[in-house]
Amino acid sequence: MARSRPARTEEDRAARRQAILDAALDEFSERGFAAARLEDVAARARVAKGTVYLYFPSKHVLFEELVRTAISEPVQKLGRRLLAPETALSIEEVLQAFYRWIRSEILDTKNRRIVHLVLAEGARFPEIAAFYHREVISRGLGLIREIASRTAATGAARSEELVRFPHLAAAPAIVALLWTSLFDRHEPLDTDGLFDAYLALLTRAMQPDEPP
Amino acid sequence: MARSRPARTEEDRAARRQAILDAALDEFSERGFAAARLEDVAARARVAKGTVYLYFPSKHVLFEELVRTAISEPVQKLGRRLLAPETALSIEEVLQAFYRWIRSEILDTKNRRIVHLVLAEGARFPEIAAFYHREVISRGLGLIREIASRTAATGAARSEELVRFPHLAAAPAIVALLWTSLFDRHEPLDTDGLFDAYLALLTRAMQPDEPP
Amino acid sequence: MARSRPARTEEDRAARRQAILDAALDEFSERGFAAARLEDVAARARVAKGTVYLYFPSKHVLFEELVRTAISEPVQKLGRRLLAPETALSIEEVLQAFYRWIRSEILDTKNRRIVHLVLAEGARFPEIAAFYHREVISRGLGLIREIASRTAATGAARSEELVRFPHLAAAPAIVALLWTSLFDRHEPLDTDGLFDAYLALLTRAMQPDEPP
Amino acid sequence: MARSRPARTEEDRAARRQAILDAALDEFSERGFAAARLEDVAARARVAKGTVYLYFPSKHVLFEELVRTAISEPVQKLGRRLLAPETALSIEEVLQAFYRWIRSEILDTKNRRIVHLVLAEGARFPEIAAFYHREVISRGLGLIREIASRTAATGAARSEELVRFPHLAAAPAIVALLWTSLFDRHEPLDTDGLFDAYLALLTRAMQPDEPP
DNA sequence: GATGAATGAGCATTCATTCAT
DNA sequence: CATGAATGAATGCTCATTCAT
Repeated sequence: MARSRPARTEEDRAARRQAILDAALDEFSERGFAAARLEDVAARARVAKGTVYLYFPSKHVLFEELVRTAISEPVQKLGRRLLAPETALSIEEVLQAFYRWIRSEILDTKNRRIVHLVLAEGARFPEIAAFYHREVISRGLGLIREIASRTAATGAARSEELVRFPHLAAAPAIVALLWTSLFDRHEPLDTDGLFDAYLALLTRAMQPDEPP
Repeated sequence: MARSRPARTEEDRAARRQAILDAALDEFSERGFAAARLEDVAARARVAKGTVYLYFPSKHVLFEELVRTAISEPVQKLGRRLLAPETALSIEEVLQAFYRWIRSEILDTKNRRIVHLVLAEGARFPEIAAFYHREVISRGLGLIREIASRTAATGAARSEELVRFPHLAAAPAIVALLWTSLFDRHEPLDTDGLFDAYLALLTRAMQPDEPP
Repeated sequence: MARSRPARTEEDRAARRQAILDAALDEFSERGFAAARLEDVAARARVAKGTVYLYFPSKHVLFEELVRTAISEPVQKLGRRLLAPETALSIEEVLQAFYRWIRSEILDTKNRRIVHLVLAEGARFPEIAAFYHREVISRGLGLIREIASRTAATGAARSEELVRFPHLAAAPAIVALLWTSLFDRHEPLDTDGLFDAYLALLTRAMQPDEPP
Repeated sequence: MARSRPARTEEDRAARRQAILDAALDEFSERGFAAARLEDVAARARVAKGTVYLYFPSKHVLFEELVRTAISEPVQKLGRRLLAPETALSIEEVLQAFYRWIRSEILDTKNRRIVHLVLAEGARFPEIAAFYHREVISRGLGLIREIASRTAATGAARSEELVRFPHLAAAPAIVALLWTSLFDRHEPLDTDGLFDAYLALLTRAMQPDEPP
């Protein structure tokens, strides 16, 4: 096989590193961590097996880096968008934006497979689970809780359950993600419909008590 | 090592088979399918490696039998309970019973790990996914939809979203299950509180429109 | 499975022993010694795996007994027939009888597979090879040599080569046997034609020099 | 263990491949296909177990390659020698050359063990048997038949039996080969004497009828 | 840096042999 | 005696990792 051009610049190295991460995502999500073969990762990234070890010290670390780096950026973007001080969105609007973001940044991208990997393998990768809890979950739930809290304070909506369990806002997203991976071939799921229906339920549920 | 007493009767065989399945559940859920070692399964079941093969022809089949048999029975029990004709439960009562069942039959038992295995490995075991969709998911969603449908018909509650997406009833259960496996050590989840909060939301959301 | 009737009489035991030997021949000649499974031998003999060990102490010994016992009897019969003092056969007649015997007692019976087993596995079973050399080969070659010798002495035929190399009389039989096992499906061999042709050659070759 | 120098060039690879084939021949002919251990092959070739799999995808294929490649070349050489148009050899001379070739290229080399492997295991390797029939046997018999045919046509010798059954020319070679493997330790065989005796017989048998 | 040949620990599976029933 | 469940050593094959080129 042709020998790849040595990656002399920082940019070259970053590009090659990314190629390996991309390939790794494909292989890990197709086969799972244990069954994925580093040789296949290398082949998919168009590098030699040994080259992978120039960028990642082990299969384990490669996996960790993969799930660690892929999600951080989208989550930060979301935070900036939803918490921007100038935006005075209602909680329904926030949730709608949240589901739209889930759809466009997670479900419809390779990030869906990253999240699925975390759900599937996280229990065996304590650092991954910790990282996800800290960087993604905590942060995401915090966002929801923050909005729900503000809303409840103004009396604009009965969002007290979401304050205590912001997880509930994420629940349909989890369902959509898992369904897509597991059952879509047997019974396709209308993800948007699901989100809309859930939003409709929440909206009615959060209706403030009518004034006398 | 001491030789196990030969399992001559049908009962003995069933017991040993079950011991192997139990051990397999432990190993598979601790390590995942690919990384689990049949030798460890055997050791945990207190039999020799070769004995496992007297009961299951391969690791693959052992895994499939494991997830296939463990869940069927509880699901059927649930169906009988919820659809018993004499019971005229409101949808809120049904959901409450459902969450209680989830709690006692899934979350608090080894079945939790079985379901997690399905979520984690199902994508690589098409037959498992198909089986689960057919025997567990379809059936479960059918139950919910049936109740929601009856309820909507009587006008007793606005359950039309649950008719279209009974998945939503299961969503918090999925969240609770995954959370338990992944993040409980970092931030314990009050599962009952979660279910209660969700029920409260649903109850308000399904409030029928007040008559004029 | 039904438990076989215990073999109480000597006859019973002999019959069961023979059933196992028959089954062993089938399995060993289909798969070779190493690849043959004792479990299959037992199944074919309609006994349990453990029963085989009541009759033969190991797979090795079973194989040795098999090839040891099967051939002895036919060879002794042949000897009695060919060397019967009253028969004053010419060497051509003896050879013809020999090939007929080869045909009917070896090539057309299960003995063919025994001999093939010896040819194939003998090198790894020194005792088998020794036994065969002593009981079958030596004896057979001795017979031929004896006849050839007598014949040469009378001047009835130029059989001196067969005296020194009685192996040559057996050569076409070996060829026929191997061909049947290996190449018959690709190009069937007319065994009788082969023997006849060889006999014709030998007959002409042994023609005594014409008297002046 | 010392790591073998990586075989980067085509030549290096061919050499290592050959080392493995040589080791495989040793192991297979000592133990038979089923009982030979790939680990021993590797050790004998001074490589690690895994290395064997870089050159041959399975034990089966290793065996097939072994018997496939070893014989072809000598057979082709023989064909070129015997059928060279300029050589106008008598059939006796051809047979003599043939036996000399058998001796120097088969019986006295590792090829003897290859042929014995084919005779022993061929029945379980249909492709091997087919290959041998096609490339070696058919071709060899064709050569003999061709010469015998030419000879018969000129009336120079009565070789009609060899035309119909060229197998007969090969018979003593088969006998010599098997004897060497099985019985030589008990009763050494004078292979050259055997061939000479056979040639003497054939020569007399093929004597053309004396003209009146 | 990049390569990919070499390594050998690791694991699923088989099967001769044992022995409790 | 007969059985066949149980055993565990043995072996083909894989693949993460190393390192000579």
